[in-house]
Amino acid sequence: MAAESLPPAIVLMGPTASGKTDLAMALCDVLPCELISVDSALVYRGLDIGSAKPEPELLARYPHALVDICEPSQAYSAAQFRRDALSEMQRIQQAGHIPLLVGGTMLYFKALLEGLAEMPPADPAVRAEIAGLAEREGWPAVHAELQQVDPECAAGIHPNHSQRLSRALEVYRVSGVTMSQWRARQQAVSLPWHCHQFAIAPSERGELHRRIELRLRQMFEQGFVDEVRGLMARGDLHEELPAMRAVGYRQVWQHLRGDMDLDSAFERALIASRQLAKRQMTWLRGWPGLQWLETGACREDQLKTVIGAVGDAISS
RNA sequence: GCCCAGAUAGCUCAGUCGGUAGAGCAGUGGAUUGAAAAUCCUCGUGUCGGUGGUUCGAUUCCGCCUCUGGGCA
Repeated sequence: MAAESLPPAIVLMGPTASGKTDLAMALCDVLPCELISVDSALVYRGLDIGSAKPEPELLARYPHALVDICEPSQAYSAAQFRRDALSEMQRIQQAGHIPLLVGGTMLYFKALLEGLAEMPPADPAVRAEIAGLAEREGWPAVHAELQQVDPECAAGIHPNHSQRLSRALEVYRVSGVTMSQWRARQQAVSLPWHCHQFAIAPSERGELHRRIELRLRQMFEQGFVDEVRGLMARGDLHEELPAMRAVGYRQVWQHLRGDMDLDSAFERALIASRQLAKRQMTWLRGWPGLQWLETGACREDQLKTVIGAVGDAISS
């Protein structure tokens, strides 16, 4: 089936603080779209101010699928995202609307668009075992063990790369099948949508840095520290959880625990945000098939660009 | 005003028993298959505060000057 004959979907990616949510909501005013959030922090309930989640009034007016769907005490995942997003896309299409996927978690976009190999899910007990081995003997020892069972996979992972080593060894220990073998069985997927892909960012890095700082300052003024204090007081969260490792949450948590003063936490959170944006830009620079939009450019022109790409599919 | 301690990478500092210097952080580029706002890798020439002196050679030793801390008046 040729891509052109498939129903349209819009994909809008961008680094943090690039203005992608505002643009997505503006698109909803001019196209029959429904929003799906592609964001590994917005999925968590209770992460509001620091995750730059749109205000409740905005969420009511522009409903976002995949926001507030997971407790911060749980771990969400790329594979879960793919299942959830596909189901939302179908629902939206059946309603006669266009799915508009917007966010900054590039691994989620990649998992959705290209698929993931079938593999066993995370196993906390096995992860703990591997972490113990790493603590006793170091990550290179974990790498050496992976080398024994799955040399092909080990060759592609740096001996210090804790997370990817852990996952690769975990997959083998849980299933008895190596990650390389799982991946070899993976088949190419193509979604039953024609995804028009856009990226938005300022043309100058310095401008993005200024936007990031301004927004972080606003978060602190709006009570971000109290939000984290509340999360801490729940008692069921700890700093190793994915939700509490999110940019800003980690640093404020450390401040509340007494590790640093408030100014330092702000500074460290600012640095972490910039570094996040840099990594997001690295994904986007090499991303095939993107149409670029500029943060701060004329909103009318941005909308025209998107409508121009998607318009034919709508009118027919 | 006097005494002491500093002045080296964007920041915090190490160091050179005299042969023009290197860490951490920041920043940059990259990787990315159930944690991804995560995790990991790459990249370091800077009038070594200024100016005289000693020396084959001074960022290093000595003098003076400037500035910054701290102390004494």
